[in-house]
Amino acid sequence: MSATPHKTKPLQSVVQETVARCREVGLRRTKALEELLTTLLESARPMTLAELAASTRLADQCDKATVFRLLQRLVEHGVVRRLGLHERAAYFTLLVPGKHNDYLICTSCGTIEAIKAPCPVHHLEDEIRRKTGFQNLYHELEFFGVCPKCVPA
Amino acid sequence: MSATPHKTKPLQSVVQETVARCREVGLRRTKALEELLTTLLESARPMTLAELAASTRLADQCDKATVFRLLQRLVEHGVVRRLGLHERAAYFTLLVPGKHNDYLICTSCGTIEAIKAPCPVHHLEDEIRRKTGFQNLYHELEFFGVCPKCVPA
DNA sequence: GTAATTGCAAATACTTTGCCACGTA
DNA sequence: TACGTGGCAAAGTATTTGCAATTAC
Repeated sequence: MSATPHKTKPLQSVVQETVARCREVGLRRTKALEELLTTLLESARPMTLAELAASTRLADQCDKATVFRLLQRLVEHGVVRRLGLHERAAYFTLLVPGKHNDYLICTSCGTIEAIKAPCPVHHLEDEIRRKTGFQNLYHELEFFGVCPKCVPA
Repeated sequence: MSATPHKTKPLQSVVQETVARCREVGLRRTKALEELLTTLLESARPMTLAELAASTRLADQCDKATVFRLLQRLVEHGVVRRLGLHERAAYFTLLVPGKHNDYLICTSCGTIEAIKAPCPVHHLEDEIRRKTGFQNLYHELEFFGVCPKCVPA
């Protein structure tokens, strides 16, 4: 339709699609919602509540409590996922249909990067779903270690 | 040597082996150390600091801060691993050489159980180690879902 | 004897809630 | 107008630390 790069959908269109998903489950279209979704989508990695609340798009936009409650609603409706990632603070990531990420985390400097390799867990996940009867099954896979930069010479 | 069940090593001997490992890295043999290791070993699943401090073996034995610092030292020396497991509180599990566990967790009732199936991630882990140069690499794999008991009829 | 370990109390860190004002539908 | 949202401030929960007393080696 338009001059979009052929590999990636333009950011704004994904944001609007996601807003639409939110509207369908009964959430209202607010400035804070759009900014939050955009911020999450722009980020290559999961972010903490503190990071989100302090980010450019949200800092003057709204209170930390607002971001918290917004995230809460989004998690509840399956638009955002809350991750552990070993830190004291929780991390949040946008669930874009068809996109799945596992992470590689440096236990020394805390850097988080998404792993590109295909996730080898889906088969086991199907098996568990079948054998245990768990519903809404999903997994979280993280690799921890000390990255080259942090390894002492 | 003695009348040990042939499948599983007797608990006390594993505890003593672990205490020995601790001694080697410079930790002192204290009552709290032995009780903590025994408690972790007896538990089929990871435990939180609060659970550990309140457990039968430790409740009257020592302060929560002591358990905390003990766990801290054990993690530092690779005897215990700290896990995220999606809750607000951190979970701890004893690292017994040759034993590895992934977990299946009910997001509704919080039940945690170890998965028996062989972990399908080791190959990817080796690949990451090779390609990225990360040191001390390990992974954490958890499945989340709603267990049959918690699924509304 | 000396350094590691412990208890108790106090300080942090991050999350969560109450209550009333406000904006979207 | 009505109900979902937002701001501000206060309360909660889990973790972490200071310091003097104790214990293992």
